[in-house]
Parts: sequence; C-alpha cells; structure tokens
Amino acid sequence: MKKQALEKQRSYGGVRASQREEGRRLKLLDAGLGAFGTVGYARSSIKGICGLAGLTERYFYESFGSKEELLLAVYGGVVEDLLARARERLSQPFVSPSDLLTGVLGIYFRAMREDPRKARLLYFEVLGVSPAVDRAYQDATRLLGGIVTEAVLAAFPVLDRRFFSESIVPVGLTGAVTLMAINWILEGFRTPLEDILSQVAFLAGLVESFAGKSSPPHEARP
Amino acid sequence: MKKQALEKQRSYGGVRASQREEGRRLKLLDAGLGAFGTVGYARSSIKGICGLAGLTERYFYESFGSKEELLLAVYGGVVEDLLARARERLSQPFVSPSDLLTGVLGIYFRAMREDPRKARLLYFEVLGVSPAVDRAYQDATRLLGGIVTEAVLAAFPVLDRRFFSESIVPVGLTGAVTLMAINWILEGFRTPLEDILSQVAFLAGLVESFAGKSSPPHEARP
DNA sequence: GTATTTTGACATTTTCTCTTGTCAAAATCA
DNA sequence: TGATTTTGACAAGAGAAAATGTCAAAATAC
Repeated sequence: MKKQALEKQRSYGGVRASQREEGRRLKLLDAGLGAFGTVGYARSSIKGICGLAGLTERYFYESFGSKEELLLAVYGGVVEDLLARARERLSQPFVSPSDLLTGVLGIYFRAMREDPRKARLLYFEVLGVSPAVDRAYQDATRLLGGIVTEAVLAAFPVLDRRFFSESIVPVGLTGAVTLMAINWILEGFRTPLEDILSQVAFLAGLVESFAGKSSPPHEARP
Repeated sequence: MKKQALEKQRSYGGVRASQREEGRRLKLLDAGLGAFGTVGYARSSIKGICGLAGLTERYFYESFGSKEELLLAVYGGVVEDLLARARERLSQPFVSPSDLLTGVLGIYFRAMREDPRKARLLYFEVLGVSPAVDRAYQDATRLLGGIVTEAVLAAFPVLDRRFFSESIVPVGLTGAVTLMAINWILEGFRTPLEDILSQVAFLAGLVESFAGKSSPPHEARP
C-alpha cells in the first residue's frame, strides 16, 4: 500500500520523482521525433516509440494520453526551437537586407538539413492527422510567416508595416520558402545550401522592387 | 460451376460485365473522395467507403487492392482533371498577361471552392500516408508548377524560357499559389474569389518586373 | 417457368494496436 | 540486512479494421 500520496517529492537515487518523470518524457519526445520523422506518424506504434525510447508502454501513458498528444508535443517543440533561433538572428545586427534575409532563412534551412527528421515532421507528417493537429499546423505556419514578414520589414525599413503586412506578398514569400524547403527535402538536400540562399537573396531583390510599387490589392479581413 | 471463363463479355441487363464493374469503380472513386475529403484518409475505413458508395466490401476488392490504392486513384483523377482544365484555358486566347494568369489560376481556385473535398484531398490528406503517395504528391506538385511556369511564359513572351524555367521564380510562384490556396481553405473560402485573383494579378506584376532583371542565381541540376 | 448470374447482407477469421494489469528483478533507502 | 520503491518484461483483454467466405434473395436469360 502506498505510504502517502502527499509524500511526493522525496529523492530516490539522488533524483526526485518529478525529475525522473521529466527525463522519461524527454526520451519519449525524442523517440517520437525519431519515429514520426522517419517511419512516419501513421506507421508508428506506441510500442515502437517506447522501444526507441528504451521504456515500456506504462511510461508512455505516464506522460501522454495518446500518440496524437505526443505528436503535438514533439511538433510544438520543434516549431518553438526553430522560431526562437530565427528570432534571435533577427535581433542581431546586419550589414545589408540580403545579409539579414539569408541569415534568418539560413537558420531555417540549416536546421532542416541538420535534422531531416524535423523536416519530415514539419512538412509531411502533421497534416491530415486530426483537426487539433491541423490547427497546430495552421498556427505554426502563421508564426513562420510572421518571421518572414518581420525579416523583410527589418531589411527594408522603407516599407510601410501596415501596408506590407496586409498585402499578399508575405504569404507569397512564405509559400515560396516552404515549397523550396519541401523540394529540398525531397531531393535529399543535394542542392548546396549556398545555392538555396542565393536564390533567397534573389527573391529578396524582387521584394525590393515591390517596395517602390503602388498599392497592393486589399486582403479581406477574417 | 462457371460455364466458361472465356465467355466473359456477355451482356446482362443490357450492360456488359466490364461496364458494370467500371460503374462500381466510379462509385468507389467518388465515395473515396467523399470520405477522404471530409473525414480524412486516416479515419476512413473501407467499410465506410463502401457504405458511401452503396456497395459491399466484395466490390471494393474487385477494383482496388487497398485503401491506399484507392487514394492514389482518387488523387490522380482529381489532379488530372485540374491540370486538363488549366491546360485548356492556357490554350485559349487572352488579351493581357494578367488576363491569362488570373484565368488559369481562377480555374484552379474555383475548383477548390466548388469542391472543398478536392481541396482537402490535395493539400491535407495525401502527405505522410506512404512513400508511394508521397511520390504521387511530388509529381503532382511538379505538374502544377509546370502549369504556372507555362502560364507565365505565355503571358510574358519576352522571358527566355530556359532562363526562366531554371530560376527559383517558378518554384516561388507555385509555393505562393499553394499557400494562398491552403489559407483560403482554412479560412473557409471567406475571402471573395475576385480578391484572390487580384492578388494573383499583383504577383504577376512582380514577375513582370523580374522580366527585366539580370541573370538569376543558378539552380543545381538533379 | 426454370436455371443461372448477380448482388446484398452478414458472418468469420485474422491481424494489429491500444490500454491496462501482473509480477518479479533491480535499485535504493534506512 | 531487510523493507520499499522503481523499473522492465510481458500477459491479456478490448476494440477496430482488413480481407475472405457463406448464403439466400433478386434480377435476368433462355
């Protein structure tokens, strides 16, 4: 029989129960990334994930209620990490518009190449799983688009923020970057990163020309 | 006992066996679109699809070996239809670049709105199902990108075909169109179609300015 | 009208995964 | 050392869906 439910945080092996639990949770998150990012979400089983984590099923349900819950946690972590790194670069000084844009997007493309599991997860495994996951994807895309928008605004201070944010151009740019990433993943990252970034710089040139244009078509408010 | 395996094409009820089979196949394709495009691929069962088609499981396996095979057939049909319609518009006369581009892409966006099941299938349900389906998606994206490229080349004959095709701009444009479509689906098609198309026309303006630029960065050959 | 083909309803078998539970070995504490 | 906690291996029931099979009713041919 259990001693006391309230006697919870006693140390065992020098580690508190909550810390051990957190450690197992982290193992499961990593195993989830490994499974989802290689075998794919649909073909990953909880048992298999636990095997990757070196844990048994019991510990899965200790931290997550379902495979979908794990997916949301893994996905959220990957997105957060990406955004944090991009935002950090965004706050650094830069010498030219193209320097900033290739810097920020370089963070992004580099992260894909360094961990293709994340790339697969971001673009192939999250859509169509469930409405909740679709929503998470939508939010993440909005945030990524926000970063692109911020980078462009920082690179070209002459742009009117309100004017630019409501144009179709940020969506277009985000879509362009996304499809470039998808193509890069599918071709196995054969194109050198520098080529990708010089293409980004080229797109930036187009945006620059946009800066001097007349009013863009309005976008309906949601 | 069967009479003769060779006596195959005898008419029954005024319809040949192969025609009835084809009819069932078509029913299943439509039911598959209905299921995959609403409930989603993962949560669709073969039994449920057969129920939608008004047929029993036996007839499913008469035409398809698995749910995945049905998905590939449905997806292929939707893509073919879209491409055929876009190509047809592409072959029609046009009065201005923007006329052609909004015409071709209007076909595309209109098809999405008219049948949101197709929209969901195209962008949410096919990724991450299996390597074979991923490949089909990749091919379809390439074909869509080809249409966009052709439309731009037809709209701006001044562009050098080889020069333009190998630039990042077609990929960027395709990505832009794709993300516009995804956003439109997710917001429930609230933005009027005319607004979408005027944004397309605006992007066309950017491409026009690209036409007078210097050489774009090279793209690595696969 | 009778025989044959086609079809629908449903049963069955199999397989897979989730989810919970049991139990003993290992680790740790006191 | 002896008691307790933690952990790993694995069993087992529940549930769902795939894939095949059975059988009789309905439709059609002759």
